[in-house]
Amino acid sequence: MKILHHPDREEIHLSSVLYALSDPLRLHLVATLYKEGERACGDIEVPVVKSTLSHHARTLRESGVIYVRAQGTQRILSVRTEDLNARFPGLLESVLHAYEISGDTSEIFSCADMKK
Amino acid sequence: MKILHHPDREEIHLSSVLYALSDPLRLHLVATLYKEGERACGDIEVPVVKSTLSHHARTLRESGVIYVRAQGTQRILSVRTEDLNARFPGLLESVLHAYEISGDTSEIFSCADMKK
DNA sequence: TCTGTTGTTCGAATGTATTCGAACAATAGA
DNA sequence: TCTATTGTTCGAATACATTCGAACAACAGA
Repeated sequence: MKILHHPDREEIHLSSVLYALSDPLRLHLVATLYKEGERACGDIEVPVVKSTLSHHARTLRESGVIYVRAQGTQRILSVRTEDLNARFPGLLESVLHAYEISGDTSEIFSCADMKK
Repeated sequence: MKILHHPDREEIHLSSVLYALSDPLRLHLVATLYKEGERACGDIEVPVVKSTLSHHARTLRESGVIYVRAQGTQRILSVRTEDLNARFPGLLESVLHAYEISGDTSEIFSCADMKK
């Protein structure tokens, strides 16, 4: 099993975190993990194929937002809540709260922005 | 003078705001405006030419992060603090606080990530 | 009206993101 | 060992971002 790189707490950069969270699908992913706890990739309902989901999970992992561990053939994803709160106090909470009240929580499942 | 479009408060989207703030130069810009109040483009020290600055200001304006008004030949930029706080309570403050304590505040002036 | 200042827009060059399907790898379980 | 499950990596297609310089537009002030 190949080792998955996770940045150390001090190596987590604000710009990278904001960028990682700026994609609606990734934000949905993080909100789901935050609310419902750790999850395997396959157990999260997203409107993309698995290779795309894997790509987004990688972006989130490399930015320091999520932790990924192997369990059999599965990859268990979880939010690095403690690390993020230590590095950027209040940030995660305010972003996810903003997400909940924003009304954009179903955005990724809509057809409004489909290709013409 | 051409009118500059600003999204209404309700039209401000979290993903767009996070994306706008995920660029180190734009984040520096917003932090400066937030700390020191409104500013003309030319009065902000940034390591890019004016056309690039104009592009970033546009990105911030269209995402709803800043307000731009004309004053003579100048464009006065300011953070839409009230609108952002109303739409996403605590978000702006936690992002800018995170920025201040992150140690990345001089990132955009460094040569570490110059082209090889 | 002429000139300098301040920004915007355009075009081009370069780089990066997003998405998919196909091929691959690792593991669990029969 | 064989097979099905789960996810990663690769290659290709497409789209978008970033940056610069040049040309342009709007305005202030002489």
